[in-house]
Amino acid sequence: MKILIIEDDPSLLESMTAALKKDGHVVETASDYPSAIDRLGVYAYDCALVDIMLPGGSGLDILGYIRENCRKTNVIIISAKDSLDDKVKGLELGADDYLPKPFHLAELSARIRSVYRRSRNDGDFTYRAGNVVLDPDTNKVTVDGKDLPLLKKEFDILAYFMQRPGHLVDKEVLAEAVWGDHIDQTDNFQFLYAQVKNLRKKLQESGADIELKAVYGFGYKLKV
Amino acid sequence: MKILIIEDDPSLLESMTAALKKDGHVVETASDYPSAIDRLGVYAYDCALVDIMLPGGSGLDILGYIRENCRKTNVIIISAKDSLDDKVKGLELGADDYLPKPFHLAELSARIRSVYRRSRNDGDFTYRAGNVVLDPDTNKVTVDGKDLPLLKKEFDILAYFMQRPGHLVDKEVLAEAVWGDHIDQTDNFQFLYAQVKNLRKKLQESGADIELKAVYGFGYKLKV
DNA sequence: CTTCAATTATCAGAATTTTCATAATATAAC
DNA sequence: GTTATATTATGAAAATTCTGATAATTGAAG
Repeated sequence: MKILIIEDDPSLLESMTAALKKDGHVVETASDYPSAIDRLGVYAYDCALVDIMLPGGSGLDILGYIRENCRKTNVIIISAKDSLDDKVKGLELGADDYLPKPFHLAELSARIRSVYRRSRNDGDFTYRAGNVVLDPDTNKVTVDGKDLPLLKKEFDILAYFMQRPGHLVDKEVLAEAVWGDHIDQTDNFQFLYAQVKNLRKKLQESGADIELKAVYGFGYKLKV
Repeated sequence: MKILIIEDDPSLLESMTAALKKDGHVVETASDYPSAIDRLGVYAYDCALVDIMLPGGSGLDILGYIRENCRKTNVIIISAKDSLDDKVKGLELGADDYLPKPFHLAELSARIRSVYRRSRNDGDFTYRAGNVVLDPDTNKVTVDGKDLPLLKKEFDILAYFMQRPGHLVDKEVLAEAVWGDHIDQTDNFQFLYAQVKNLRKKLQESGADIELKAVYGFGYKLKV
């Protein structure tokens, strides 16, 4: 992706640039309001990282400018810790994400990846089946709009099926996808059965209208 | 890799072939002793999967032939369940691995991958530091030749360091490597500290002469 | 329709991992 | 060298995942 970082702290700017270049992105930078507007007028960036506190103008103004003029540019707001106000304002003004300082570069990478995934699917990308919505970016599941908290394995299993609704999924394939390479010598799927059981229970109790059907001798299938 | 499968059951042969081709290998097959010997005389395979029960001669004879004539070909013996005798004989005759029937194709893939890794490092590949030896294929650690049982996370952490002895490893980098992408918003490394603590304890109690040194503000370093 | 073997489900307990509260230690500022 | 602050360590509790024993269900065979 082509990314513009708008940040006035030189050392932070440098490490962010290095990290994102390492991730394979094309990175440009601006350290103040006017040069940011300048760059935004020249290129169509896929994503802009905007620090709120900037010399010569608030980052929120830049956000406003981007939303007016660069429809396809995703914006991630960066701002001091605990500044909930910035967050609220930023998201109201149409930021795609919000990253409080201080943050880890790994976290930055993850947010960028998330923005990237979403941009490739124009907008907020989620999987839907019946009244269940699963968001792979935030790891959240809702049933009729209501949050359904799932444990990690349960979520991974459900996510796998919701990417292939109605499709028969072999037990081995599922195990490999969810548990990865720690599965070895597998003749025993108790760990899978246990997780399936708990997932089913939570789905049912939450009123979900989808169901994990066992297919004797093969695996499972998600039925709406 | 170029793989020769020597197996007389047609349906098993077919599914094995499909699975290994899907993994990107070049696969050839033989269903009996003479045609196996024939193929082995023509090509230098990276790996041969040899069923023990074959029409026209035992797979063990083929194993013997390969060990005599094809020095670089790895051999994985395949044989009926619980036939411990075959396993012992096979490994004595120089097989590289042993896979009891029935097996899962995922397991077969894993064994092949393991053979592949090992072949790329000519022979049994392990990491060593001081009196500690770590085998990434079998997930086993020994100290002065004595087994040191480690839990999964502990093993993963140690493995990461033993691949980079003496090298400073950043906490974030380590966390990402061992825990994968479930690490998000990480400002809190308690989970890491806890595992490091347990790993250190086991290393120390086992008499290992290596040590995980904390580097204030950054991470850890493995010191022999 | 029974019977049987194989597969899947369930529950509870065990093992592992993570979190919490708190202590110890390292670095920097004085 | 003290003091203050951030970082790392520790033990115990909590949460999660896995395992074992056992029950229920499925599909096939008689």
